[in-house]
Amino acid sequence: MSRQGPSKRYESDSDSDSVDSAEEARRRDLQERDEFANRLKKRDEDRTRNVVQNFDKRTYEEAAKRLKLDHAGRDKVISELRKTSRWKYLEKRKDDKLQELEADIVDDEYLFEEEILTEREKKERQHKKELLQLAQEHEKARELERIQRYHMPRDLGKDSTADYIEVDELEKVPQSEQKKWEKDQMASAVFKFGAKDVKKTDDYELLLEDQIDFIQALQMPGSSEKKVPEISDVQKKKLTIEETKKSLPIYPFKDDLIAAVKEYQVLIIKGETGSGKTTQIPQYLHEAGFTADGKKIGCTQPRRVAAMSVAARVAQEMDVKLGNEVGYAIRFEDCTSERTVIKYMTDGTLHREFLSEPDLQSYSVMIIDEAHERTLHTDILFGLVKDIARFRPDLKLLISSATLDVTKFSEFFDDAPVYQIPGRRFPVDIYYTKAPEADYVDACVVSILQIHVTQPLGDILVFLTGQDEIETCHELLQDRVRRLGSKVKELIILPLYANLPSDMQAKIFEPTPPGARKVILATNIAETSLTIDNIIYVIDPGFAKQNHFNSRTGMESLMVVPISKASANQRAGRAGRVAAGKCFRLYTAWSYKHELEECTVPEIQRINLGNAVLMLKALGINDLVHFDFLDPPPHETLVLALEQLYALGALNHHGELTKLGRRMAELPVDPMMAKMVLASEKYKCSEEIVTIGAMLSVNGAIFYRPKDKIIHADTARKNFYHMAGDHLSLLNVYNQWRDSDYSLQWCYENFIQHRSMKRARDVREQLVNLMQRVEIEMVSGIDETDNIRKAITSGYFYHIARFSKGGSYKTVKHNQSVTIHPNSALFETLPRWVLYHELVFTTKEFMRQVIEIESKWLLEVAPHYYKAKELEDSTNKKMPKTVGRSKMTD
DNA sequence: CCCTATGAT
Repeated sequence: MSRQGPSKRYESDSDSDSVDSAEEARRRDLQERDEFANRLKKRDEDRTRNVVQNFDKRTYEEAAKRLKLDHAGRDKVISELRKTSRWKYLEKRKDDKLQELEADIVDDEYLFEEEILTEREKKERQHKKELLQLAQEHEKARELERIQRYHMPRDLGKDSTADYIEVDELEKVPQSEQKKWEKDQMASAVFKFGAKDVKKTDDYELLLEDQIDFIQALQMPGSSEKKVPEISDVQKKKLTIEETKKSLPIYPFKDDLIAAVKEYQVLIIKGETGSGKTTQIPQYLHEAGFTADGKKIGCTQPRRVAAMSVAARVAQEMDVKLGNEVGYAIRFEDCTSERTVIKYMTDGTLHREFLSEPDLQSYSVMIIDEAHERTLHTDILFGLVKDIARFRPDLKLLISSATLDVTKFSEFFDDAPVYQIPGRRFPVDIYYTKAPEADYVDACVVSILQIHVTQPLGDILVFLTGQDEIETCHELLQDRVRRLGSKVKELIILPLYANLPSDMQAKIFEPTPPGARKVILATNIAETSLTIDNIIYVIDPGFAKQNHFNSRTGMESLMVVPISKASANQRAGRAGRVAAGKCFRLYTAWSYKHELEECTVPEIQRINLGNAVLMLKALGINDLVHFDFLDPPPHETLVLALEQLYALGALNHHGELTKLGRRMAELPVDPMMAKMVLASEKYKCSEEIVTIGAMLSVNGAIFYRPKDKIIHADTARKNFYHMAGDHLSLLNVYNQWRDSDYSLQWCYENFIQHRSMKRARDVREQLVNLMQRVEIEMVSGIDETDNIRKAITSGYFYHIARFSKGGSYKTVKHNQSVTIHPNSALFETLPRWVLYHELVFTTKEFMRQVIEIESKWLLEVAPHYYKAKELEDSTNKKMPKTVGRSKMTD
């Protein structure tokens, strides 16, 4: 890492370069860019040629035949298809992903010779190849419709069971009693619902004819209790605070832990949830005198609610007022004072604090909690904090994680010692399906009913991928329950996803009426963010939606992907919080063992890093390529981020931060949006632009579209449309809401999400405050929209597309085919030049949030980036087709 | 004609 000492970081300002050298550098830079563009283009052509040449003819014919059949079938059963389209959609996603992977490998090999690769990169390449091969074999096997490929765990001997037991090393210690218990469990290995213990009625027969066979392959043992208590036993008697503190698993380790912190500078804490580490460790250290010299103990959390509730709990335990000795800081809310010695905060908040206090001088201890979640912010914090520890030997670091993978953290922090703390969890039996399930939504419905009919009371938690899937599942389930009538106990079905209005979310916390059972159909939100009590059964189909950023095309795609083993175990653990539970995995044991990745790919390797790079630059870290990342992001992503920052004027040609860049870094938004906001002053429309920025920040969760009122919701949305484009529609929405005095009722009437609007209002207020700090005047009052659109263009001139033909557009930068999203106000207008806020791949390449612009604005706003020649209108004059290819060919 | 998981500054 090339960084000067903390005191010097803000001194190097490089805006004072002479004009000559700047000109020279720009010329050189342009030349380099052209060369790079040519190389990319040549590579694309080569790739196309290779694919055509290398394609085995027979395979091609088979594939063509298969595709044709598929199309024919599609035509025949369009109505039927709607029901099964979900499934096909998943298939398509998988195909796309395979192709992407293949392209990645070809790219990689073309661009980088084997010799120049580091060991890690070589390994990565090898890994990708293996992955591709595995995926292709999987496809072949599916073609043959053979299930033999899936090995059943029936032949598991005593020795091989160990492979299937997912416990961490600490818990693997041989315990004869435990072993015996497991053996008993294995004896009744094949677990079939409704076989004996339930008297079948006709209705049950109807219900159970398509039942699923589950196999119990393993048990995830609990960590303290050996006896399995009844649910009623779990209602704990009231304990005093002191008694509760002493009953926590961490308590016996108190003195030992303090001694370890005193001895070592960095300590990795491995502890299961429920050990009490988050609430207790800061208190122990406080008592041990780590706050004596007026310094604080900091503790980061990945989520706002966690930071708030933990702080509240600790304040209560220490019998102080929240905000005094114990406080928390999250965005929009700083609940700390000068007296605060224990401070909880979100990782993003600490990240931002680095800008004003780059050496964490006011802290004596920093605890990074939930490190295994590997959020973008914790990943960056690792690098920063490791660096600081070097020149601040008095600063203690605690990295706390729950995974098996603590060795990785330990190695990263120069072989820091690992301290283990036991957790408290009840055992969970894990069941796998005998054969893979094709339609997991249907399989979920069947499993839910099987549990409901045959298993003792206790609520069920089902993990699905999205709102749409949850709604389908809800309908199916309701239908089938209705058919069963009063012959089964009451089943309360509750959906749960982040975009669900809060009052409906709150329903999951209402106690289940006696004799009834709750089923919660949830997205990933229930995996980490929300914990629901009384869950005894978990159904896990093994999928989740994940965002991927492709730096080659600058496009994001949201894909349904198989979850990782770590994630699967996290889900299973949700069943063992209050009593022994059961987890039903809708995939085979073989799949679990061989097909799931060990851990989820960390966020830092999957997303656009524009914001993060700007922030690191603002901290004075210039050499990002050699920044000490725990897992480095793809090189291309870093390069793209740097390139964009340069084009925006945030970096000079040395890659150093400019004055503009420093102001941009002050704003908690993406670089392009920061530029837009800063440019608004010049165009006398900062009030409007700040509103638009705030609305764009809430991520498209403005319009509420319940399935049963889609038509109403859509017409309501169209009332806000503005001819000039979607950014102005959003402005309309916000201003009308403001004129209604921020009314909740108004939101209901117009199918607007009140929660998102409140958030937009918070973001807006924060931006307005920061504008004053960077000395930008808030101005407004123009009626026409040209200025607003010009201000937007000065931030987003990277995101321009021109109309080509057949309703399709070509991006100016990559010459890529894209279309306007059907939810856009411009979907039917099709202007010649458009600016888009984001590019997403769902079923096609879509531009979301689009406005119409005039090409001459680009010359006005970004003369360094666009030349008049490439903006000539090919539609008016007779020009050869290649004109559309812009500078790539010239 | 769309099919937005989850966090956070």
